[in-house]
Amino acid sequence: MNNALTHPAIITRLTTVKSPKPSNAPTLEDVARHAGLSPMTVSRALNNPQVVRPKTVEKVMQAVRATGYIPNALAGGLASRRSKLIAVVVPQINNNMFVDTIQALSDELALRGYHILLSVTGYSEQTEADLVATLLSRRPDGVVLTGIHHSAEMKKIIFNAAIPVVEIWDLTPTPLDMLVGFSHEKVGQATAEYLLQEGYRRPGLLWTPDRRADQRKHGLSETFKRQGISQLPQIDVPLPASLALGREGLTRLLADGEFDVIVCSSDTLAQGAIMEAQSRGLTVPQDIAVIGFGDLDFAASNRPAITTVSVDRRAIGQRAAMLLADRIEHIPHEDAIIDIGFHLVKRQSA
Amino acid sequence: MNNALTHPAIITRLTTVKSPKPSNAPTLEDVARHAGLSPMTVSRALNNPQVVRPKTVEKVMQAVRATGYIPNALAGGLASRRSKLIAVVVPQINNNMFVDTIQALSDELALRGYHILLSVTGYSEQTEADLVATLLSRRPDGVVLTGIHHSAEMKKIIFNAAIPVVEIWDLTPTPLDMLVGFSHEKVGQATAEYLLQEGYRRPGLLWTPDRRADQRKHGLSETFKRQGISQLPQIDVPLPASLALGREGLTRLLADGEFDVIVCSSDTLAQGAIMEAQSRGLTVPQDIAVIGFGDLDFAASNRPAITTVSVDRRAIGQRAAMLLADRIEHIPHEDAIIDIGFHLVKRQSA
DNA sequence: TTGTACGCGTTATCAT
DNA sequence: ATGATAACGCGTACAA
Repeated sequence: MNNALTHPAIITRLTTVKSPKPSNAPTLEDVARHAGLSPMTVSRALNNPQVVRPKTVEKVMQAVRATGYIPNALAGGLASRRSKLIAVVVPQINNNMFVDTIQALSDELALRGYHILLSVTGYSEQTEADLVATLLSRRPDGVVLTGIHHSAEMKKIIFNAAIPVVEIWDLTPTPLDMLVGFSHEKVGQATAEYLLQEGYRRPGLLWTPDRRADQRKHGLSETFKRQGISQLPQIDVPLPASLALGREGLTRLLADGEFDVIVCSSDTLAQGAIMEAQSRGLTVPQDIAVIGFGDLDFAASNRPAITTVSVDRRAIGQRAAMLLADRIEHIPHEDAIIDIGFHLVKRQSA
Repeated sequence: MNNALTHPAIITRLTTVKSPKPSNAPTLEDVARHAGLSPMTVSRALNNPQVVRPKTVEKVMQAVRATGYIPNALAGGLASRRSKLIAVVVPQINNNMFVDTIQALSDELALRGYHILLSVTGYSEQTEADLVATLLSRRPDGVVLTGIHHSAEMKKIIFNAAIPVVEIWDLTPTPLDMLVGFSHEKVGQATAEYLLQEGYRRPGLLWTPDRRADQRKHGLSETFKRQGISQLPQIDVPLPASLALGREGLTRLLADGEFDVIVCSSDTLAQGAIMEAQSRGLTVPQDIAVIGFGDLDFAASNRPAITTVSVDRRAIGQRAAMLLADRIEHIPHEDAIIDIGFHLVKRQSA
């Protein structure tokens, strides 16, 4: 699609389109004429009413209603160098984990007059670089990136653009700029500690290949190793996780050995593993325990209820939105790095 | 929030922001200077390379790389009156039904150089009108709306904007403009016919309050009524549907009477109903059958697998994208109304 | 095939 | 408190 010759940000038109309509949409000038004012006063009345006489504002509002005026944000953004657009890049959206964060981000930003440009990478760093380059052509006021691993190319592009960035869903002392997330390493540790404390000694992993899941696994296996339990058997399933993959994964794990607990990289897989166990006549957690990650909405009401790690997904979006908007609007902020934390929710499955 | 005085499209700045940076981002002129060409030739080389001498194009590309040029779509859109932006309005995104459609829409449009502006209404028509007005300030080249019921105010706004519109997820002979969807009425009929044919005579409804679900219910109850079965008992649960609400809903239904099949307005509720039935020692479908809607990813691998109605959610997005992009680019198209259809998937739960 | 002049609709800045 | 003027960065239309 992208012209092979070009910069990733440049998309060559495939068809030559001509003839822009004369556009009869009313402009600021139409409103100004209608109100007997200058365009500049109308602009102020709309964007900065406190510096305009109330009576004038009222005149403007009437003219706006009369003309059906809708501001042109392209022109406004061009002139003011502020687009009121935030570019958001996530690996997936058919993954319930990110959707809540996006929704919260969008809600919070909408309150402050921002719109979101959403793009999906499919977990590829190269795709991310291309997407970001393309998105930057919209001149967003800020960028939200998922995770802390990015291609060098993308970092360069972002750096050159000199644009506020929030990385979400992960933690590092050295973010590109701002960050809202939590430690996946610690999630893994906490999970292992809980399982050890509950007496589990033969864990099996049902895992998906993404970097944050890998970090959780690292924390998990290091903690188990310290108790003399190493070489955790593991089955990998592709993204996106699904109930079906959970069932299939457990089947494959059980063919490999014996376990007292199955640690899943997501609640979705956990639900599938539980279902598969039950269909084999195994009782969860007595015969085999299962623990998930994410505390998705079904986790609490599953049968048995799924023990998992809860993360405030909406808070990630909210805090990220506030960090960005505040930075853009030059509102000072203490922490540019926010650890949103997590907590283990003990239910029935493990 | 929106200033009470204003048009919904107008969002008053809460803080006065000043000092636009001088912006050292390279412009077309910088690239032109670097390449020893006029800005216009550079513009053509990027947007319409076929009308530029290949050697010139190459010179331009080198200059683009050298300068790190990223086009300014705000300026481009303002000048060309084409923003390459599509506004998309959906009721929910934490609802798996719409996410696949959005993803497909986004993928298809990205291929053609468009970006998506996503907004969520939360099933409110007033919210939709406000959102659309705000979105139109971005001067999108097209709009995607979910459903066919809109406030008169919004229709007026859309009409005045004279912008291509695709309505999705529903069917009507009289769309605002273009349409990609299917008949919810017929889904209801097909569901009832299937259940009657399978011998079910005492259906109970587990339902959510949205207009498309209502249409399905209408088709369903009319068909049952023709067989002498009227007054279908019904329990309503709020949106968004969840496993928990499915369980709770079945509990309440069972307190109300006896049923041989529970018809759910979504697979999510169906999964919950099945789980609740099982936890009460009922066998599905022998003691009580359950049928869903949507064919979400877990439906096929649930235990028992959920009988449901499948809709090609990605196709809705793809076709909508093609309709819109073709219209925008003046590529002729036969049908402006596409019935994407559906099919009943017989599995185990009913 | 390439270049020139101008306008797209708005806001920053300075003046009144 | 309001207005005049000059950008903002690019594409259209026409000229060369």
